Amino acid sequence: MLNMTEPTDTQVVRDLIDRLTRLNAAEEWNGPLNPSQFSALSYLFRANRFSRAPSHVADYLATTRGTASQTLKALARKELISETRSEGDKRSISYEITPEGVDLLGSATGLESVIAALPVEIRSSLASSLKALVMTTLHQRGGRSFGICDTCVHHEYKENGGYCGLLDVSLSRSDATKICHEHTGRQETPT
Amino acid sequence: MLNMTEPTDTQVVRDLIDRLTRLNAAEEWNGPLNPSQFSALSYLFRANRFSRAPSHVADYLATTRGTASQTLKALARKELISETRSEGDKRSISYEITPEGVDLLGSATGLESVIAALPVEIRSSLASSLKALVMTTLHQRGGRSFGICDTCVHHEYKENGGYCGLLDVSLSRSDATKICHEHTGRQETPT
DNA sequence: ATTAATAGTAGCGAGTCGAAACTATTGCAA
DNA sequence: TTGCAATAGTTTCGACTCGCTACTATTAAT
Repeated sequence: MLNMTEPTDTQVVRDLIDRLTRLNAAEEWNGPLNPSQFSALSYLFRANRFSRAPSHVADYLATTRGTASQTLKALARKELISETRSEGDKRSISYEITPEGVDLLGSATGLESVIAALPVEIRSSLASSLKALVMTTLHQRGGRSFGICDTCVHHEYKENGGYCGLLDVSLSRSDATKICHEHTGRQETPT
Repeated sequence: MLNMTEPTDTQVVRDLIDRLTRLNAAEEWNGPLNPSQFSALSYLFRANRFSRAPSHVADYLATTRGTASQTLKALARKELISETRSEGDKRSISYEITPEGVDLLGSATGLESVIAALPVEIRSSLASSLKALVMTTLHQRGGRSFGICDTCVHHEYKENGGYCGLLDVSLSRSDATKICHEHTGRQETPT
């Protein structure tokens, strides 16, 4: 039911998120990458070596494998990522971000500088509210959380790094501090 | 400067906004309208009669007149909005949302229900934080705020509605409670 | 009466979007 | 072991967005 005269806080928040996104997207469009390419590149930078396949990117970006494939090919054409065929399963592919790709991510976006200008406590409360929003949405559509590897139920700290009990492999510090598509949160039902 | 091991709150907030948007967009894509069309339709519903031209939509959505024109034509083809040539300035056009368009907006989106599920105080703090983010971004790129008509410096309350000192016209209650492209906030420099 | 500004549109090329059809592998079971 | 199903990734399609440039019509300014 739409209220004509007094928009609810819910609608206001919805509209603000929408508008903020459009403003940010408009800024990204007059950079070297479009918003999708930028998101994919950023994900690849933050994902560990088990999580850089087209299907993982598709899952994270909430799109299809077909679309993700296109976006990744475009990034590869621009030499920002490179394709590596897996030696185990010959069907799968892993993308690696190139130094050029890392450089491109280095410069802070406009949105980042605006967020950085917020007071610390506002920023951290914003982070937790948005996290709740993302988690609930994810739960509704049955998507994976894609959390940081070493906060996962399957992760164990070892002498020289970590170990993943699910994939049964040792983890470098670099992989353990990055996003993993298999991530499962620790306290699942805190309530 | 990118920190490899510990992402800052700023980056976290940036990524969460990005992800939330992608999740929401993915949901909108398997509805009858794509995200841009949905945003344009929603704007048209909330804008007063002085603010429904293609150029206003373009400005609000942070895109170009060309793109906005295309989006509006697509909505008109679907009979969700109707085009009215102005009798004054023969160059300008005003779009009006049809009953079918209003119906379509009536059903709450997934994002809206997730926001609605948040505790009240979180929701209102989220509204004010996001508002600050939007306002700062808008200020940086020199865009208009597009606020509600009767909160504008040019608005005066009258017996049977309102009056706009800038355009020198009487305002119905309906127009005065909607978004205006000429909106100028009251306390401009509160600091 | 020119000239300049403004409102809106058309067309271009790159790219996204979902969907469906299509390889090439890999896994499983009879 | 043969046969089939599941999986990983790609390609193509049509509709659309995006910035951009070029264009028409109208209105304003000199």
